[in-house]
Amino acid sequence: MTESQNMGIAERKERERELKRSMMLEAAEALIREKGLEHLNMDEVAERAEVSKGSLYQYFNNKTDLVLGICHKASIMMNTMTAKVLTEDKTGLEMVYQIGINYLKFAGEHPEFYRAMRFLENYKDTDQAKNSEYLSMCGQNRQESFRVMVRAIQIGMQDGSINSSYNPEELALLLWSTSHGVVNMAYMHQNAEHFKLLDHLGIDLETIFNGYMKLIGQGMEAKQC
Amino acid sequence: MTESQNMGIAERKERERELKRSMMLEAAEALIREKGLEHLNMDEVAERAEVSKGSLYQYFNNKTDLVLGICHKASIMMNTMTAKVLTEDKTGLEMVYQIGINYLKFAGEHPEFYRAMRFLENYKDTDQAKNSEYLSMCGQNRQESFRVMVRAIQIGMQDGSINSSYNPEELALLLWSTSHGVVNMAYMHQNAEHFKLLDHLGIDLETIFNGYMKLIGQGMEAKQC
DNA sequence: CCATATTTTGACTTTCAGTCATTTTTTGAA
DNA sequence: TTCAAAAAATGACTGAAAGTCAAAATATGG
Repeated sequence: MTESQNMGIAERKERERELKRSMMLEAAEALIREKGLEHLNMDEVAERAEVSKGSLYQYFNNKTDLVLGICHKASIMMNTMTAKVLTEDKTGLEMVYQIGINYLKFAGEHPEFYRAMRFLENYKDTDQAKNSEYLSMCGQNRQESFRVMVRAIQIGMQDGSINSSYNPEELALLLWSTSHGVVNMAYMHQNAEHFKLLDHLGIDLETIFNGYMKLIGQGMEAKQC
Repeated sequence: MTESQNMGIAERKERERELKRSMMLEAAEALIREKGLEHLNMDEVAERAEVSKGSLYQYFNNKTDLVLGICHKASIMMNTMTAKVLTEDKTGLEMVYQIGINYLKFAGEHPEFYRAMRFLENYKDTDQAKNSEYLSMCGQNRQESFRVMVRAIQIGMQDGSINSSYNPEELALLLWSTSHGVVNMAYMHQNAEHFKLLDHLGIDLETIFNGYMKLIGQGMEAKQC
């Protein structure tokens, strides 16, 4: 057998491995969608993915790692969406707005991914998550999206749509955290009957987000006074 | 035995019951502080509280209910703090700021309570939480704090410190969610090594929050242009 | 076709939430 | 003080679900 044949097999195996991993993740995603993350259980994932439990554990360190695998997928999707905004013909401020709206829509359309991403926040470092490759990859992706946000702000400062008296990174951090807060609230209002602050106000997601952008937008805008 | 004696005993029993309940909660809080919520386990809570596991379950429906008990304590503390702000000699805008800072400090000083409160967000209604009295009491308290926020905004609109073109409730909702986002980010930066967006920026909590208030404050202020 | 390496399997172990029959303590009347 | 009934406390037990591992099945390469 030649070396190239060897390589071919190795590559095919790697492909097959990735495919199987991906099937397992999809099984878990479906179960989260159907029953909620809190009822996810490894036996069911195995059954749904049509593999044995043992196989599952050959592809993921543990349950947390599996969920982190979903986070990772989600973070890639988010990254792709976010990066694309930079290429659009928009002012920096509009880009910032678009990034936020995308995030909001993402959470609305893929609650299972959003849920998995939030799960990540609930684990201290000292945990099982520690040995997860996914964790660090998620971190990198988050970092990358954050840099895009910083970039959008810098563009805005150049084109005059954003007040350049701010430190771009600090501003990005604030936009990041406030928009996460808003999206989270929107998600909770949709998905958790308890936790509603305003039952009566028929809150539609985009309206809320527009309110948010209006509020925060004035603080960001270059002053015209 | 007279009826008043009967009442006395009933009252004493109730007091004792509350005391024991409170001891159990404190045991759980200590364990959360020491090992993190994710490692909380009922056998250890029982041991720490010097009662049997069975007793624990006589006071709390289940583990979730126990954590909700901590949430409830936390929500009372928050409520008290928040309500007090309204009595201070401040403009509405300053009150809003103070409420936010209080929340930030609360999360920093009582991570175990903050952690428990966030836990609450991670459970869908369909869960064990459903039969918990604590859940609805937490909801009421949250609602109450929210009303205080609305009130502060209304005061601000009266005294001219807050732009009265907003709907007070909508504005309160936005302040609520954005400040939660900021506090959460601050908490994560402090307590989770992963999840840092800005390692290099030596972020101090108050600075961040001041940045937030500056940003959002401009959108809230009555226009002077 | 066989020997070796890789992958899959599911029965087993462990951990922990939650239960419940039994024991202990408290109550209130005789 | 005594005793029966009620209330509370106990911890051994059950069940569910995470995680393991020796054995079986499959793939590889000579």
